[in-house]
Amino acid sequence: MPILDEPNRGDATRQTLIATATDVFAHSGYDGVSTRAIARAAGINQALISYHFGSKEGLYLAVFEAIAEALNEKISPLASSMEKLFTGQGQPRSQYLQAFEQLASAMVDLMVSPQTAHWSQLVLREQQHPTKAFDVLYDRFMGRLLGLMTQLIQRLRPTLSETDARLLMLTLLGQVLVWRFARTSVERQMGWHDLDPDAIKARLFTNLRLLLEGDSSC
Amino acid sequence: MPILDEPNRGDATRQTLIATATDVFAHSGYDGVSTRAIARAAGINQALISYHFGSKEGLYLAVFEAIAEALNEKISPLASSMEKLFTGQGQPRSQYLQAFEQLASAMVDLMVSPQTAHWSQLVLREQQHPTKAFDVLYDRFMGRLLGLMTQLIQRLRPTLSETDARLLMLTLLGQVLVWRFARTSVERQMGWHDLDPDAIKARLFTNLRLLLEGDSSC
DNA sequence: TCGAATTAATCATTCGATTAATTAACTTTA
DNA sequence: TAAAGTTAATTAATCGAATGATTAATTCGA
Repeated sequence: MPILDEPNRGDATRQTLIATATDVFAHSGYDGVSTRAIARAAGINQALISYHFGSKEGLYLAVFEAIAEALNEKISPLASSMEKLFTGQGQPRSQYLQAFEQLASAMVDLMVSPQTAHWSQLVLREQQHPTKAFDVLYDRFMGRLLGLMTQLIQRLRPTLSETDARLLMLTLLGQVLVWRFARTSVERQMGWHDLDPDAIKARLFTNLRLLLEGDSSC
Repeated sequence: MPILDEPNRGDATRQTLIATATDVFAHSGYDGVSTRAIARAAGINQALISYHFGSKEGLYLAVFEAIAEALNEKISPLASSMEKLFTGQGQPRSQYLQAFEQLASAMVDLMVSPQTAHWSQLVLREQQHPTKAFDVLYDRFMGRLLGLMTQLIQRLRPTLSETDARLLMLTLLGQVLVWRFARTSVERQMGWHDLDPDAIKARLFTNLRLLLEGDSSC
């Protein structure tokens, strides 16, 4: 009986294939890459893709399961502490605002990290024409994240209807995603300099404060 | 000598091919579509793609030129009136704010229109891995639009440095793009209802006012 | 020695592009 | 105006290469 962890032969090739396929799918898109190219890049025989994942599409799905898991690990500790924050009632506003800033900071780090740069094109493809792969990503990561943001907004702006809270949440989401999704436009606007995550965060924190101010009647 | 306008045989097939290729490229991506599929959908012989556009890539580029032109037509009158606004100095704040709202409104309409739904995937692909096609889009449309937004911000928030103005502009851009680029996430968050452009605009106008308020020291 | 994993070879399709032959639209000539 | 000539446009067929998947034989580890 296999106890755990040290991958046997099969697991090792599966992991290598998933890691390689993530990069190469992300770079050229699903249809832009042949199974032969993936296998060559991974140093693995092409027939093993069908053997281990059934088909090219099966490998694609496995890639998304890996992405969802990796993303979840990155925000899981933060998410857990927030869910704990929500069990108690009526924390001071500064608590929620600070939590929101932490969340935004983590998301910006995700957006500007080279790792997620590889993932973004895959995610975008699924956003436009979702397949089973999107369900994997949404159910295991994205839905949870967006739900947390909405809850934070509802604590900070209790007079907002749920619909309005979600609308506001999505405009905040856009302010985070834009750095990755409109990547080339951002680069050209900012003069091709490397993106400074701290400058982005400073801007976002200011926007958060302005948009989540309690005295506003909007 | 051909006077104008009434397309001869060749122009007609070129137009049909571009129109069809726009839809079918947008739906399945560049690599996800064969020249045979495009030709079949257009009811045109496959060899004519190479004949008229040189190659599949040539057709792809022609599609982007058509998109850039169409987008330019949609915002051109608005952009012209704004450039006129900038020639005069020191208009009242309300003028600039109103202009910004008009611009945001037009962009939201673009984002939720079914037409641009077809284009979004193509644009996103180019944002991640720009080719010559992105230059066409940026030089003829996108750069002009983003420049206008930055100018408006500089009039409304004259104390901001140019870098800060651009950063703020990009967060505003994200609030508009998110409705199209994160399309499926948006749908699931808003309960699969049809997106209400007016609700989105109302939210954006409020955000604009909050973020561009002059009395803020941020 | 037994089953899982890997390999090289091959399957039938499909790919983008090109070819030579045919058709259409237009110009020139009588 | 009518016939002949000319060029652009279209067609069906075909090119070699690449595609995802499968096969049978071989290798590896327990």
